[in-house]
Amino acid sequence: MDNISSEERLYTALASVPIGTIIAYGELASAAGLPGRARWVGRILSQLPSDTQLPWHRVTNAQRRISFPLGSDRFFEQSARLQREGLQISSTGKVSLPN
DNA sequence: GGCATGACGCTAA
DNA sequence: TTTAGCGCCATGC
Repeated sequence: MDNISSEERLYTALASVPIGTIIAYGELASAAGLPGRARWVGRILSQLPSDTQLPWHRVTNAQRRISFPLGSDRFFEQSARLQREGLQISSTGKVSLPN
């Protein structure tokens, strides 16, 4: 399965995302060499172990919104991490730069 | 093989 | 800004 090499590219691209920056699923997919496979990226991230070192919290959808239901544990965790990196989260879950 | 589901994306209204 | 519809692909039943 050549998907494995693509996964490695995905992990590399994700690890290369600077602090205080967010990237969309589609962008990550393109960076991994699989343009248009945003759902594939989401599926991979959903299977990441809890002890991962990857900045999965810097990944949002194309609308710069956290792709978790408001009020869910995952939503709070991601928003907390992003805020810790200097980003601002609106009440609707949209991520914006403080700049 | 068919159908439903999901950490998605885009366009239209 | 939100909702709805359609397209897309991987998985599981």
